[in-house]
Amino acid sequence: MITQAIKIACSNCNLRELCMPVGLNAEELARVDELVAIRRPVKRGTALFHNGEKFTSLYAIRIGFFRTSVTTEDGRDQVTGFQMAGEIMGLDGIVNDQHTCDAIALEDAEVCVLPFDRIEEISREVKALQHHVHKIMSREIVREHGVMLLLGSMRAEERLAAFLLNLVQRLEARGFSRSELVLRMTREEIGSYLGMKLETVSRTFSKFAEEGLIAVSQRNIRILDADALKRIVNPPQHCH
Amino acid sequence: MITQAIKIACSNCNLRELCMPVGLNAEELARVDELVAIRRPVKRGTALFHNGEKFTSLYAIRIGFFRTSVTTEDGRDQVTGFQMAGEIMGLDGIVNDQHTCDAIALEDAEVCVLPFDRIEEISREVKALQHHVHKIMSREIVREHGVMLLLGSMRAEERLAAFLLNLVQRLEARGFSRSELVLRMTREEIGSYLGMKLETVSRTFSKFAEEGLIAVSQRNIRILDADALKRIVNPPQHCH
DNA sequence: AAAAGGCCTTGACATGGATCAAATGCATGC
DNA sequence: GCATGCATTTGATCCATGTCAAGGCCTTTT
Repeated sequence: MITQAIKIACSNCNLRELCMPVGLNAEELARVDELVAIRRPVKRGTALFHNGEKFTSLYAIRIGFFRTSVTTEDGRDQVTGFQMAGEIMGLDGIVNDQHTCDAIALEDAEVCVLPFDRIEEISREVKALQHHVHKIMSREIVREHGVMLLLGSMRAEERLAAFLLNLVQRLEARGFSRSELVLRMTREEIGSYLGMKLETVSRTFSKFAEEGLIAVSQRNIRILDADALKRIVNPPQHCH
Repeated sequence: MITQAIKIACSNCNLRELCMPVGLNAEELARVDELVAIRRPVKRGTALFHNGEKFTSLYAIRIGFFRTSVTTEDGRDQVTGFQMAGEIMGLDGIVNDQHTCDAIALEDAEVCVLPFDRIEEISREVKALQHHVHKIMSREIVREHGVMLLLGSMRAEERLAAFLLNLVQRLEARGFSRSELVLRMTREEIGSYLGMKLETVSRTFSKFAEEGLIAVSQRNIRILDADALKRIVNPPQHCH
């Protein structure tokens, strides 16, 4: 485990609004700054943490793109999410003091290490941080409800359309284009996340491209008709 | 909204180990007792809370059985979980101060109302409660990872076997039989949770029954061969 | 520049589960 | 006790997606 001892304040981080509470006074800011002891680079293809590893910290992504996945005894594998800058990973580890999924960097990345006992300590003193932690966990629960809906009741086209719209929406919130994106994951990883085979992912991309909804060139996707994608996810109701 | 003003202490509740932290000293116990202001009965078929309703409290189930479900604009519907005595509902509401799912009682029920601002207040003073809340939320996240695995990578038989085993395991932890259970939900609700149609649920029950794994009589299920069910969920590996 | 190895696309075919339909069983109210 | 209505079971058929296979593209290595 390689770590850097460089200490840099959250208070100056440009991702502050994404991973830290807002509206803190100076003293509270200083307390929260104490939280991030170190940063840690994670090379593409390597794990930030593994299933079974002891849980000590949450991680805030500064740079890069991750996927998390769970594995069964018999080798079945499910991608549970894709995480980008400003998002928090490791919440699954709290309940049993060990991680229950793998977090793999899909490109060279850097995370802020947030020791969980420090989070709890400072949360007891800074209400805003306490509530922020609760919100982050609640948000993850709500996100997963959405994935359950997707996996449980949508068809392949609907799932992929929802996936693309979700990705660009999050990228847009980070200042990227709302119509252009680079997929950091393979077709197989997309398929695992969406409960379909990589061939079906590929075919569905091709179908969207034929219909003029998107342009696909390897992992570069351009959204040509976002409204049409939205209509696929949420077909308009006929009013009797 | 009907409520009862009867105040009864968590410290005497027989579900204490399920929904409250353990190892509290007398003073801490007293603090946590303050938390449960009221109890609230919920009639079978009615909602404890609805999607869109303002979030104020978490709910601990004292008696009864619930299902939670999310709904899309276009009327699609997904059961996100079934909850029984000692389990906590409402965590989804924290992030946006409003509930994002419906919680429906599947039998006459009673819940303890836990005002969330009181939880946060007491959490700041009682470490064990703070950590307990974090664990409950983390546990929910891990549970949902399991559901994603189930929905994303299992076949109908595997899903239903996993579902039955999960139910009896939770019932056993509450002192019920490990082989006998009464389903409180319809085939359609099971299907919605497991991402399959009610006909497929019914057929799969019949298949399990034919094979002697279970006995089905309406909503009464008897597990006859739990090991076989486990093998369906987790096929044994052949060693090359 | 050639070779090797991922990753992706596309085609042909198979199949698990959905859909549609009908009959039965069980519960509730008159 | 009968009628009504919902829940469930079962059968027949269809289709979306999985499976298997072949070929192409891009990147990295030699």
